[in-house]
Amino acid sequence: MTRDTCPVATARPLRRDAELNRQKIIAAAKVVFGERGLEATLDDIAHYAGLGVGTVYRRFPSKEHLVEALFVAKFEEITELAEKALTEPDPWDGFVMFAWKTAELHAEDRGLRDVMLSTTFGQDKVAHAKEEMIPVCNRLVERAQASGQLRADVRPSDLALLHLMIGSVAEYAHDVQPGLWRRYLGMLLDGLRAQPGAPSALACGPLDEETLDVAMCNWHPHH
Amino acid sequence: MTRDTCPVATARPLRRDAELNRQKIIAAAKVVFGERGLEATLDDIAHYAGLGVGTVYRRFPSKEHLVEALFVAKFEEITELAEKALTEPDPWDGFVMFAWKTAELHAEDRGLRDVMLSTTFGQDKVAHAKEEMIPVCNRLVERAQASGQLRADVRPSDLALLHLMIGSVAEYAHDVQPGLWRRYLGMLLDGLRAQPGAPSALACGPLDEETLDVAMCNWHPHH
DNA sequence: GATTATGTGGAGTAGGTATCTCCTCTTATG
DNA sequence: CATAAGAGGAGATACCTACTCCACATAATC
Repeated sequence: MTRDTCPVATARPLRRDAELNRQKIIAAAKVVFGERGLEATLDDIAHYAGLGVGTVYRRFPSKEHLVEALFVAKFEEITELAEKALTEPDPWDGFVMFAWKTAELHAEDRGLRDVMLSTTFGQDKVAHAKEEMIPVCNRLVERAQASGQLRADVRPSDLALLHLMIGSVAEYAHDVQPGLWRRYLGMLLDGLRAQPGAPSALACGPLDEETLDVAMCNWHPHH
Repeated sequence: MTRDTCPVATARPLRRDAELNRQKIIAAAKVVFGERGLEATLDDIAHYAGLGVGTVYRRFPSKEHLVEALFVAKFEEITELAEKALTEPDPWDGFVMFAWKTAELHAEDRGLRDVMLSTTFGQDKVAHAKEEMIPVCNRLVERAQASGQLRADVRPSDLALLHLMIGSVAEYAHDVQPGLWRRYLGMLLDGLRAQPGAPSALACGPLDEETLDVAMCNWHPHH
């Protein structure tokens, strides 16, 4: 079943054209997974890359291999983001900055949401990269709570659910108002403050009635 | 509530066993659509009802007919809920009460979410029932804003997106902590106050790390 | 520039799923 | 008892997706 060409233990380098095609596949996968999520097929990606299906399957024996190649790097990027947020002088600012940046990544990349919130995609390496993120996020939450700015009953797992909610808005409104998620992240963050002041200005206007209608027409839950 | 929605105008009444089976189908559809959403097939419903597929298809020529029979009544129920919320003495209490009750309906019934937020299920009658809801919801929002309790930049469409977010949490955590959505609705409502006080107590504890892991394993985005 | 290892394209296969029909058998009703 | 109405469920049809196979093309090597 699984033939040769596992990215591991390649003694011999790829032929020049093959290496070029490999890059094309990865670039195409970023776009296609990003737009349509992990439900996209390797056939779709091959077509988008202007290559034959067989080419993709020889380079990446299964979707899993491709997912791994793409998302381990992404998770490392997020961990770095959290570390950077920890160096922010104000703990609340650091927390909020991290929330906005990661939400943006989720909104831009539907595939990230699938991989982040499910265990059905990616195996060992992805799982490991995910675990690396956890302690850093924990510290980010604890620090913002210790400073009395983040409400005390928040837990790190709330970040995951926050991304779930924001991701669902981003997906829903993607075609009609791609930034709509900012509106609701703003509201949610207001709801996370330990000592709320006046509501903060929302970063995006609402959907008007017709636009909501269009979004409803475009939305086909599941598949 | 669902009696008069037979596809063909009733010239002759159904045979006794046929009428009984019709009820069984509707009861089964409520359960199955409620648990698995509108992606469930009429075959699934037939099996759950202990009937043959043909029986279901004779009574409801298509999924649409069945959906209509179920959800027009549900929407009318929601409209009544909104009207009742309008009679609440305190406008904010009325708004919040409506949000909790409707969120509960969404959390209990995955099918409702599909029909409410998409136009791909149900046709004229469902669309009409949906439109009936709009002006009442508008008044509910306006009233809470006029009293200075709901932030002024909220729009009625925000209710739809709120239900999208809450529904996605309810679905995600359904098997591990069915009430989790209450936690996030609480946070969101805190974020909707024009003059927030101290954060309100959350109606549900967070997901702990292992439970989140289980939820991640159970979640298969799309299909 | 001939030879060969390597890579490519995409039709095709296998296997799954969903909707809905058809026809035989069963049952309520007058 | 007669018979019209209903029940059941295999299976026709029409998808979809993952993955393979091999005749043909191309890079690398000599």
